[in-house]
Amino acid sequence: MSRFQDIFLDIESDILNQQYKAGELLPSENKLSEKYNVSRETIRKALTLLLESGYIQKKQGKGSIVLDIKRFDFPISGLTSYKELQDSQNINSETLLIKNQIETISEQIASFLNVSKETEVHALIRARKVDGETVILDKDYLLTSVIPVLPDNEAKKSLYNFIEKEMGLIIGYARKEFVVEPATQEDREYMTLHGDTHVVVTRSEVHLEDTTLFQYTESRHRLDKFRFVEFARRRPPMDYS
Amino acid sequence: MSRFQDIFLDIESDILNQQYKAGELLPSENKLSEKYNVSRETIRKALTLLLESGYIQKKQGKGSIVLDIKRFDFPISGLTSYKELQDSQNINSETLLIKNQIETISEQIASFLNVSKETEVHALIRARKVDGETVILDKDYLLTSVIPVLPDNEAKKSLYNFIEKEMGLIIGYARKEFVVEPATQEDREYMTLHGDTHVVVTRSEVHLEDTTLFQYTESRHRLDKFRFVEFARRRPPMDYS
DNA sequence: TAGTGGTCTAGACCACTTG
DNA sequence: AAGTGGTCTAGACCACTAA
Repeated sequence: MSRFQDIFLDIESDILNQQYKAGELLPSENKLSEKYNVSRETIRKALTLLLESGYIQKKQGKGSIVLDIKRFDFPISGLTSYKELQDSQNINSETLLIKNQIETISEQIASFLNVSKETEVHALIRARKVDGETVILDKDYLLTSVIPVLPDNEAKKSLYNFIEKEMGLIIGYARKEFVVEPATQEDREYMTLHGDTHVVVTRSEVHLEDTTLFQYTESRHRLDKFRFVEFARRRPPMDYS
Repeated sequence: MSRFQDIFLDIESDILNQQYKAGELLPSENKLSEKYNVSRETIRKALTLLLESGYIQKKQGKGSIVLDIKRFDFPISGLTSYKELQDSQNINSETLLIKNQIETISEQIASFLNVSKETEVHALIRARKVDGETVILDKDYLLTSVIPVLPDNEAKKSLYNFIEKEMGLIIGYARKEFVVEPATQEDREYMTLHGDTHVVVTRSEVHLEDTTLFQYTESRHRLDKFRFVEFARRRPPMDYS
């Protein structure tokens, strides 16, 4: 772990523990570089991480202000998986493995991913049950060229844990899309919809660090169980002149 | 404008113009620092911006790979306003100003924003019409302590343009939430809902650069007209030990 | 082994805020 | 005027990739 990441984690925990309170200023960059015995640029890299995570706001000539973080936010953003969320939020829930078999990819998904439709994938369907009701249906397609085998018991637990810890692969980035669509026959079959006509659909195409595409995911949420929160910084509009 | 931002824009336009093609490597950081006559760290700051915008993926020992950007994505992310989106996407649309008056804030919003309910705001309602149908209803509340006057003709154009260009204020960051909720009486009154029972609601609390809260926004979208796209990089899950 | 990106330094100058 | 963050440098060493 690099020094600036350690410092980021250290300051983060100081903010979470209220050692540094919301509305107050952090020590100046010079003070922090003395405290941690590193150069100022290294401190600045740590502060950049805090800035991007929404912990602080910097102001030239003034200092770094600690922001008021609302802890109960639901950060789907930043590629965090369902299992990780569950662990961090203590949701009383259960996963049902409905399907886990090898198939060739469907026409529709092949065109979305821009790959040949002879591509072989693990096709996975999992239902997420909360308080006895199935409120999320996850459909995953993982390229067998990257993930040769996918045991049922791993699929039922955390996919990302299996991929990263067991397979040693490193996930890089994803493009995600959120839309609302009419519920399908399949949605009605597996989910507890109470007569809802629509579901929220999030589609992602996930790539490894070396840019290899390896997963397509469709996550279908019951309307009342979907919530997405993000922290956004202003970026000046593009100049389309 | 700082040097690294100039370089970011320059390389960005080279990627968009296909001078650097998707799948290829950018010149190395050393080459780029010669080309632009700056130090390597300055090049690295420019590349960090490209990385965060989803233009490139870096790999140690290898280089910086240009990613395949899909241009028709709809970047609500990053605090871009409706008017700016419209400009950049050529949507055939029109804005109706339904309300623009000064009020004291409602109980509900006061508690959401954590301010006193005697706070005075400009209460603003605007309908966004596309191809003759009202598909978005924007409700804005701007603190009069920050924005003393808000002319109708400015409200009808771009709020952000007025705030940034006319008032000289700098917008800093926002916390945004996306949920699906039952349509209200007001939604049915102003929007063309075709019998939909729900709408997508995005709520934001927007702060200035100096952390002053100045705006609360609720944007209500017809289900079939809502789409949100984001580019996300993997961040290891928090350690809640 | 040569070339790449990842990290870090010690110092410099600038722009901005506050007294 | 003193202190803050914003930018930039020239050089160093490390970890990784590919030939």
